[in-house]
Amino acid sequence: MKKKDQIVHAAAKLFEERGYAASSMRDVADSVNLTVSSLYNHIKGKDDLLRLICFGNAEKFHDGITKVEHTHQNHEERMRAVVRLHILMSLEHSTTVTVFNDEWRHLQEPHLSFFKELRRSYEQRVLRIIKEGLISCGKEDRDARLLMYSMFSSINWLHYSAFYRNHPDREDVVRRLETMIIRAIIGD
Amino acid sequence: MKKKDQIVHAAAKLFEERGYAASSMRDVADSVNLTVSSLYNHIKGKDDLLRLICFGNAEKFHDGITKVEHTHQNHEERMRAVVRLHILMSLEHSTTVTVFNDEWRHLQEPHLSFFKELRRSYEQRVLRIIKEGLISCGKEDRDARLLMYSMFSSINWLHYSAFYRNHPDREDVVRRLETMIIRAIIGD
DNA sequence: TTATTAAACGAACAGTTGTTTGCTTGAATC
DNA sequence: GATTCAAGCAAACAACTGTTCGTTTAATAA
Repeated sequence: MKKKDQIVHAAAKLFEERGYAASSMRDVADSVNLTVSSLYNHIKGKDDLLRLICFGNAEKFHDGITKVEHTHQNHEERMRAVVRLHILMSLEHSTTVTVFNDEWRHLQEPHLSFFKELRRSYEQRVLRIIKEGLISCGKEDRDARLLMYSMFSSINWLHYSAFYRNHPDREDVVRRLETMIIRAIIGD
Repeated sequence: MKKKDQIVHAAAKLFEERGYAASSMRDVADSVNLTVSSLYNHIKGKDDLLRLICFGNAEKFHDGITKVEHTHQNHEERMRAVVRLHILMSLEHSTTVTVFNDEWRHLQEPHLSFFKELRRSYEQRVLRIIKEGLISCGKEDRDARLLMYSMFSSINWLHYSAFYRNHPDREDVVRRLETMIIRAIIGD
């Protein structure tokens, strides 16, 4: 792995554990066995680290939902795929997703505004999929936006529970969580 | 309102917006029109502010669940009451609950350990209520712990959405959210 | 009136913050 | 062998951090 990626990865770990503001560049340097000044041969600054983490994740979500839109025609299937996308992202990119979720507000302008805009357009796409899913199940009276936000955040606890994050049967956890969320959306 | 409470409240607002580590005592002082040094006539220090906020909320949750345990005999009703407790806490104490949720890790020892212990015992009580609720609905095969964590965090997004936080018909939002969560737990 | 006390303040403290500078090293390229 | 250049370092920077100190003010109690 390239040095820059090592630094970004170490920073992500720190930001996850202590938060962005409580992590110093000296902490980052220590965790890759460098001095502070050496870091600046690889990255532009502290905000650069956060930017790389946040937008790296935004891209993954973007690619994920684009793939979902292209591979599934059936509306209910498509909805299941979005839920599954979020669960798998949370499990497979646990560290960066946590930073992405909790620390994006420390981004500096103009990146902060751009990030919010990306998120907004992403939410629109998910909202559309959920609305179409609800209609095809005859549940169009339900509040799609409320269901979407609940879906997003009902997955977030995964990062914090070592019990489930390191569960021996990961596929079983994914299945149970997916079933529960789909039940919350279109169940009776 | 007493000056100390004003300071704690202002601190909570700042911690909510920027996070604990990114809020300075000078920021707190400014928002109550005092100088930094004057703050120390009312509170012990920065960690004292966080401690007051976090444990103040812990007490509210404790009192809430104690009341639930005493007023409801029916297991399903009791479960509904717990869900409702969390929704109402999130709406009525939005600011402090956010700090409570996101910033507790910055507590210092021995308060940090005590806080974790409080949370653990609280989770045990909720877990018991959910397990009994599942049994009385004939759904004891479901993962009560997974449902509990999802319930907790599926409410957290409320803080972030101005749309729902300031919704004209608050009781309607509570009802929809409650219905959805109960459906996730015992629905088909 | 005098004494007491809570509550405000400016100034300073020692430590930490992100970042820059100038310098050294060692390997690759000519 | 000479040159180039990425990658490391120590030292310093100005700004900011939480907190303490001694002092002043204003109101209350004696």
